[in-house]
Amino acid sequence: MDIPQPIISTVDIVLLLIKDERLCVTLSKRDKDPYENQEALPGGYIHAEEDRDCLDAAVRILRQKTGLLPPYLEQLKTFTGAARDPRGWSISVAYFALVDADLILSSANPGLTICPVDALRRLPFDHNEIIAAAVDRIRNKSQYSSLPCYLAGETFSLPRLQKIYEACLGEALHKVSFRRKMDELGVLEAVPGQTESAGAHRPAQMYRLKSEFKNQLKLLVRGL
Amino acid sequence: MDIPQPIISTVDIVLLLIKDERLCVTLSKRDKDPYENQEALPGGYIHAEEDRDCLDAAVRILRQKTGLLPPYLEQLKTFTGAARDPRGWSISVAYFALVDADLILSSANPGLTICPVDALRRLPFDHNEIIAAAVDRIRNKSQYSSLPCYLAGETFSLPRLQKIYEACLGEALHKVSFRRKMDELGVLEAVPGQTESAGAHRPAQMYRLKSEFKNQLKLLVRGL
DNA sequence: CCAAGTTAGTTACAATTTGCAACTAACAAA
DNA sequence: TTTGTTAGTTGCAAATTGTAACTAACTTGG
Repeated sequence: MDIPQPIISTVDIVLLLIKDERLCVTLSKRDKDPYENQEALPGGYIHAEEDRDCLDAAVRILRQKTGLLPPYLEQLKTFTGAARDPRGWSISVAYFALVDADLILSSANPGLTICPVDALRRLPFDHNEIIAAAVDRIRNKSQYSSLPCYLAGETFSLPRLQKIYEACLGEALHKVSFRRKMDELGVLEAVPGQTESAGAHRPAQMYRLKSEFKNQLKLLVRGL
Repeated sequence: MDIPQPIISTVDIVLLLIKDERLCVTLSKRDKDPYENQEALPGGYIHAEEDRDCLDAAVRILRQKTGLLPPYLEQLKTFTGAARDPRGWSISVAYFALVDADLILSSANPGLTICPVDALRRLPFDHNEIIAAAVDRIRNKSQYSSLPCYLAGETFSLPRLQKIYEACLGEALHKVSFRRKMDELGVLEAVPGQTESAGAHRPAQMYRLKSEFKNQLKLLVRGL
């Protein structure tokens, strides 16, 4: 009675970045059958012979489609069902990745598009829903963690980081509170001597993630 | 080149409850091949013909194995890979469910065991890891949400609810802070006239979830 | 070289939230 | 009616947060 059925198993990736102070998602032109040539989340089949697990598959697909390994990558949520893919009952394990925009723009990828998450048209499959889940996640985690730092480059000024947080949260933040919170999170360190001159005003001190947080998220949640 | 491979697709459920003021997980005796007769998370194959999606499968499996539909059920995380199941490369979409202990104990299920999450022996597959993810999640959400209310019954006193929160969090809470937080969350309402006499002392007021939160989690996260 | 304009960053303080101790309330049992 | 026990409240100190007003450091234009 309990016989496994063939189910399409894929991985999709929501690669977020900041462009023009807006939260954007990376779309890739589909090169195969369903929805060929349409823009969709970068994704692909799980290769049971090749991938040790889904994270492996996500890394492989990211490298294939974008040519980079983002500094932050975690599982987002799994989307399943008979209705989401015209090929039949499918499972898509969605991943959530953050990257500095400069990395992706510099490694000029032809098939890639960067689109603001609040200006998306209707995408194939349930990809709008997947992106919505990713936006939800970054909104939530931006409230109490240093996650958005992975959207900045190696070094960045606090005013720029604040703009990134504001893009993630979709609301303006108060300067003093923001800086206090960053200080208290304790994940940043000033880069000695390095400043950023961005116009006719005082230059900003540059910061970077402390090395122990380079590949790890520090969650600081307040007690009950 | 990109050919889908047959991958075993299953759903596993972490059904949590409070017994003797401890956070416990529901285990089910396996009736089939790998690890037959061993205790493991209740789970089963996804039935592509029958289940519309994984949540559907989770509900079906819950009904089959426990005979109930918990008041809280959400996707937890997906566990994948070649190493986790002796049958081969597998995907398990894990679900996270909460239930009042009285419900499960009263509907006396033969094949079920209730085991404290901090007293588990080595389980089949990667089920220890899945349970750890569930405990992480309830720990996290217990800090800022009313999630543990789903572990209480229809009505409950605040002292009992506090004990439930403490079991979830693994630490003692201060009475006044706890009650203030519950008040501020605004998800509870006193049941008029109803009190609980639990010994030679003042009886406690009974509360219940406001009806608008019966099947929904209210997340209250503090701003940056 | 100095004044004006602009953004970076700090300080000071009020408002709010939290942790904690000490209280009162309501029951059972002796 | 006194005692013990837990329920629930009150009041205040400590910590955190929001906000305005400040100083700092630069560029540009006279």
